[in-house]
Amino acid sequence: MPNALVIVESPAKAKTISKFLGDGFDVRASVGHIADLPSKGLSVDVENSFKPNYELTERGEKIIKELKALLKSADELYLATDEDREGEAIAAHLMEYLKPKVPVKRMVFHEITKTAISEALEHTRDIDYKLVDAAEARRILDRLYGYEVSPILWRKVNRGLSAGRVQSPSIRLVVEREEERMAHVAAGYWDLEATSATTPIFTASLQSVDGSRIAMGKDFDSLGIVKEGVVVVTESRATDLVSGLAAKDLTVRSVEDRPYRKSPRAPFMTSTLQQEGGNKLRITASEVMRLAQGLYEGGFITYMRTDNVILADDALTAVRSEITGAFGQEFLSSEPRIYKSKVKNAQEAHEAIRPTLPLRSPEVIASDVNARELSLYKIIWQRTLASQMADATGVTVTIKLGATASCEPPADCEFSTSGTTINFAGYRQAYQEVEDESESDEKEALLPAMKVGDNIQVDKYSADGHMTSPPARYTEPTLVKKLEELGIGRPSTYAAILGTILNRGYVWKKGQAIVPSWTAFAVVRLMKNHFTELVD
DNA sequence: CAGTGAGCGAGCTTCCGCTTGACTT
Repeated sequence: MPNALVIVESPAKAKTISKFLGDGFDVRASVGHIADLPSKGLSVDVENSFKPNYELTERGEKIIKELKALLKSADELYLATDEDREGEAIAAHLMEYLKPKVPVKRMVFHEITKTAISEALEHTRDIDYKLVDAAEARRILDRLYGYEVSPILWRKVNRGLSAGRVQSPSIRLVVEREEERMAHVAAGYWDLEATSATTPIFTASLQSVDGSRIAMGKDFDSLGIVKEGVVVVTESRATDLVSGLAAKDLTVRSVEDRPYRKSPRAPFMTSTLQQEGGNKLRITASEVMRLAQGLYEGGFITYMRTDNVILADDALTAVRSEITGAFGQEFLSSEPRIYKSKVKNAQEAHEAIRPTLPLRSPEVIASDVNARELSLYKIIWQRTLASQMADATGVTVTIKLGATASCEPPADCEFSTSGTTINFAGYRQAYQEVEDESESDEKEALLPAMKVGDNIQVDKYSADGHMTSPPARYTEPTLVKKLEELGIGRPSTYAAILGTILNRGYVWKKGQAIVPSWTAFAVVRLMKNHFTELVD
């Protein structure tokens, strides 16, 4: 019987793994980092090849004391912190402060299942000091940036301000979006819509006049200048066309059928869960994380701070059989779908955020969690199932119709309408995505049967004036998305970034929108002028 | 001599990423 001490990062994880390992293994948690640079002073010896002066944190001291005591009666030590940069550093720090006299093994696993754990137990390795160096270098750079630049802001702008590798580029994004909005010149344009007198009713919008495409919002640049080869319909032109078309039929000129097919999105990772929590449930990123933490500790979902979208093999099998049972064989994707993380510098120490095994539907756990946790669990459940389901398929029909407006001179007007009919819901049976504005053209609309040459009666033609609008301000979900794309921040910090820039008075929230303060403008300007590379 | 004020020095602010749990609103 072994008598081993196993150290992981999270207490909840320790509890689960303890069950798999059984007697002879004492599983404990480091509860995150145990050592850090003290907050007072730079604590980096700039003269001496940037040697960091790490110290045990207050909690680290307590933890090390406890672990040291346990180590006395152990004859083996397993360092089972996460297999990523920070996890490797935690393992190295544990070595340094525990100074174990017994054999030490580095053990890593990416899913918490019995087979994965016993596999990991048999394939231990040594600490990878290259990765440890990378983690310490990251820490040193962040300290140097933060503690050397912030004081400049105290002197030049305002006391208590801060700068950093993550927060400063974040502020820059918000400020630059605001500048685009201020520089934006609105342009006006009109469009025409025909409402049919058919059953079902449909609307068609004017596309071109005498063969020239008419301008829509997207044809204007930020200065209000319209693209070449596109004509802007003015108010008087629009009313002329409406009266010129009055009571005229439209003739069908073309009917085009295109197959429609859409695949589900990958299972959740931290950033996408925060985005969907914001979009679908209207809750903040930090609220999402609080709820997810509750679900994780209750054993309902896998780890919630991850940049990976992979499902463990047994989870994949379980999900696929759940789909067959709940929806039927035809809703299952023919091949297992394997997703890849698109995140820059993804570390992939954990798997995707998904319901734990054995799979339990939201109804089953409803009485074990509170209402808010349940609503988050529901979207995790649905998204996980959907990720292994079949494509949604259907047909998109695009119809062009024309008529001649009796103006002076007469003008040929071409209208267009389109509608998508979903024949097979596929993954949508389980999970409906929030529509991206950019894909709004695939709206589902019912059209009557039409063929080329048909005359379609029109109930009325109407003209509408529009102004181009500036790019939207960031919201919490869109900022998280942008930061992730740029590789700024980590799953454990996305939610905290907004807190930092709010607390420092760099931004404030106007409803969902994130608006920069004058301080933010001043600081971004100063940093762009003097520390260009630091805000890039 | 008491009260005032200029001048000086010391101490404070700050980073990011890994984990909870103890706070308040």
